Amino acid sequence: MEISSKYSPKDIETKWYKEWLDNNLFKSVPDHREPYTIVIPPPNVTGVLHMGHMLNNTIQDVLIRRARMLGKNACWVPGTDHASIATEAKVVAMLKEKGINKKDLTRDEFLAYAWEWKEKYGGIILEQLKKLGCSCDWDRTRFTMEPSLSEAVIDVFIDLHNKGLIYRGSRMVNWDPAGKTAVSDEEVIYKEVDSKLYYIKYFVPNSDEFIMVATTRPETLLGDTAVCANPKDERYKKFIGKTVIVPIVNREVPVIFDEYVDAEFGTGVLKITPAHDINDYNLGIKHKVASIDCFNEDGTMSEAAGFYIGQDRFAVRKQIAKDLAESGHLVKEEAIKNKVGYSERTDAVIEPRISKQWFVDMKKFMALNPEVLESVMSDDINFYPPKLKNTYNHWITNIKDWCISRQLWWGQRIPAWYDDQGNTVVAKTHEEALQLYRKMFPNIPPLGDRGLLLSQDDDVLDTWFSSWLWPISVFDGFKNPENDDISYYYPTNDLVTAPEIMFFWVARMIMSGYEYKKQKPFKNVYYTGIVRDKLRRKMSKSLGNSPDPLVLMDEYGADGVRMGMLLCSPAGNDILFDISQVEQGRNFCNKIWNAYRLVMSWESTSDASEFYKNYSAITNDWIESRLDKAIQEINEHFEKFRLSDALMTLYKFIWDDFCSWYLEIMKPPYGQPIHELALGDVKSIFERLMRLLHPFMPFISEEIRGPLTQNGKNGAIDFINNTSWPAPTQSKEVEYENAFELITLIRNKRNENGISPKVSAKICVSTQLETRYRPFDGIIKKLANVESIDFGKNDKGLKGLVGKDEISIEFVGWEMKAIDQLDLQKEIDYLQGFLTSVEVKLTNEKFLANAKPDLIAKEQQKKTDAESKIKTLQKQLSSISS
RNA sequence: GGGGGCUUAGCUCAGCUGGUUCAGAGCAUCUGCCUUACAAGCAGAGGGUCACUGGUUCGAACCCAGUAGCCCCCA
Repeated sequence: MEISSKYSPKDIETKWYKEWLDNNLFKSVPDHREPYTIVIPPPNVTGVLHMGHMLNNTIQDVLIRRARMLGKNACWVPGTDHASIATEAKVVAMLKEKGINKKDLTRDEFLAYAWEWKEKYGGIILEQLKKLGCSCDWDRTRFTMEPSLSEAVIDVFIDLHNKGLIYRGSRMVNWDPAGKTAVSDEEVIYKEVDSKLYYIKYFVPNSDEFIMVATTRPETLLGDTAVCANPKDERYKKFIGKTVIVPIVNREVPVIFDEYVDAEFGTGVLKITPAHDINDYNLGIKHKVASIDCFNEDGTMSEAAGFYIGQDRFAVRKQIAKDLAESGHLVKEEAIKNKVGYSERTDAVIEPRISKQWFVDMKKFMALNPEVLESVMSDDINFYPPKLKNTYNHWITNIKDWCISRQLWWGQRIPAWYDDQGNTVVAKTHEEALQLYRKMFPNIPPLGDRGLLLSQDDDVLDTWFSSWLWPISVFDGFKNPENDDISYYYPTNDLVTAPEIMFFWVARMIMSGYEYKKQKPFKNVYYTGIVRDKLRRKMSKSLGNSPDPLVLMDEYGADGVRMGMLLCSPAGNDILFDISQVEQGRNFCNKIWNAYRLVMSWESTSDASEFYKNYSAITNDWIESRLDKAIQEINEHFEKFRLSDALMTLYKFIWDDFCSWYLEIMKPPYGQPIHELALGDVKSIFERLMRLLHPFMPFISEEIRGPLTQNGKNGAIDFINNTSWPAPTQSKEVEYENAFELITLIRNKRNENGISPKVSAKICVSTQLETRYRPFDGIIKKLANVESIDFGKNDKGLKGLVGKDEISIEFVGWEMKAIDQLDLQKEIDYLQGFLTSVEVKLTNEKFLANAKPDLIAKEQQKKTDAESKIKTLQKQLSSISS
């Protein structure tokens, strides 16, 4: 059989994914087994796969595949998120290209376009996840805006409203002038930018006296309704009770005083624009000054501003500076750095704005659901890494009300209904709203008589107001709270997500879980870190520093990319993506592939060779016991969610123990067959390794494992997915270390002295325990090119130590030139130092008094060992120098 | 401004309740090899005042305090 020496993943991956789907391997229905559930963090429906998804979903797939092999009924629910702002922005942009303006469309027309868009592009990201090998139960694919999930959202809104947990109020919100919507605090990103501080004179009426104000936002001056200084600030005491004139608009406003003002910053005087700054807003309320909203919803100047009407806020900033300079009001401009909030979705500068919005009263909510905090703090819900508990705690204890309305069309429309007098009812349909309205407002004449119907709120709900229900709604837990799925799969097991959405999503799912299921939504939260480039910059489309995942998988194989993502990604740490890690993954695939080629190339025989008779049993015991240890270690890593460590343990086992040692021992001489039982042993080990590898690298492991198992039952494929996770075999321990060290020693001496591996060696071992070597002598001969092994004293050849045993190595036909006297002396010095440190400990009475007895015994042992080693080395040294 | 975290080999990270000379891994580096599974490889090697200062202890990378630098979150 001719197999290529280079592994080519492409066809193999496509082939197996199709087989897996055709055989319904990822399907899950409730049964008697223990459930193991993961709900996917739903990617944006119009999104494309980025490196963060790759990391996140690889981890989920590793967990779910292993759970399946552990005999659990593993269910990974996929789906997508309707992502109000992002999707609406994309649809608006698409329409713009077609020459259609959103303003010219009715709500229904716009939504028709949006749905069309969703149908066209909505599945792309899920298809990409299949390329990565994700073993989701695709029949369960959900969408946050599909009818039943939307219904759940509306029902929850109504329910919370009825419980008094939702209210509508005028608040200062973060306004996104590009998206023309309010966004939550969590969606604002603060960036440090270079700004200018403008120094502007506000004159006292009919006087040359003025107050100087420093501001970074001169354009908001049109909405100024006061200026404010610190009452302790001596410089401004003379202005108590006075007024000043706001330039340009020539409005007379009071000078007020408040401790809030920092006398050190700028001139120590703040202009107060209650409509456009949260602090000014609070001061405005406190000092009862008026509020003038000088912006339109798109960030242009409003009628109320009185000047520059319709011009953009940033253009006005420049213009107003110019105009103020001309009129002599602008004294100077100063460069400063300040923090400015940007919209996460549109990257527009956020404009604080007062508007009517719907809120969830979080203080009340938390009072009703204290478990939201307790469950995490008491490790009922585990965070990996646990240090993020602190962040969670801090946020929850300082929680703010959640603004849930968005001025968009794409999303669940808020089920609130208004009459023409501002009376509000909350109900699912217009019909129900009318009924409720008549009940609530019996004294208002029937609407019909006034020729009016109730009108529904124009806004939709925040996307997170649907995703916070995800672990329940994907199992239809709202409509049918007792259905088989929700009873079986909820609470889910693990949630894998990024720390940046801890507040957006994780915390809120915990909230909805306790509110609606009286239970936590998941047991473990694994926070992945953010994928960054080597310069620690976040990978993003706009920076162009992110490789295209599909291209990567094409070049390196999905398995290689998966390994690249998993290497070096402990929970909670950012991963610094480097292509070399993916290369390492690809190289690993190739290594495995070649081991496979080797094993498959062996002809087998029933004739037992001498080597087989003498060494197969001990080799088998050795590799089995090593594998036991590796499996235990891997399992421990999994329990602690240390996936990269688990993979690394397996990587080292396959590469070093299996390939470099085991296969080299078992390899028959060129052209000769291997004993059939030995071949069986090799395949058995190899097969288990492929099972262990499967969660990490599902494709190559599946490809290779099949042919390694002879029991392909009547052509039916025996998928790894349906096999079990290998368990330790309780194999016999073998004392192999000395023999293996001896091999390394011989290779080392060859290397040091520039002797070709083809030159054979004769060695002589001086030991009290020949049994440490004898069972391995054929193996030693094979791996270190040794032609004879004797036991006893020998003065000839190069000297070395294995443990306390003295080794003499003669290379056949090689003249020993220099004596490694210096090396010997170096080693003696080292051991002498070591001995001294141990002796210091052992003569320290306090150590003897305080340390545990077994520790003292260990130190004793170290002492005697070191002493005897030194003796041996000194003897060698003297024999050389004599 | 408030809160949290980090600082261990060139890079990325381990180091579990303090106890194998001041310590490990992978990658990278160096040396020698195309030895018929694999050069995407083989056999070896080198490399660290565990940020700094002080304290607790018989004993500190690990515990405590301070200093410096970096990062994240919130305002």
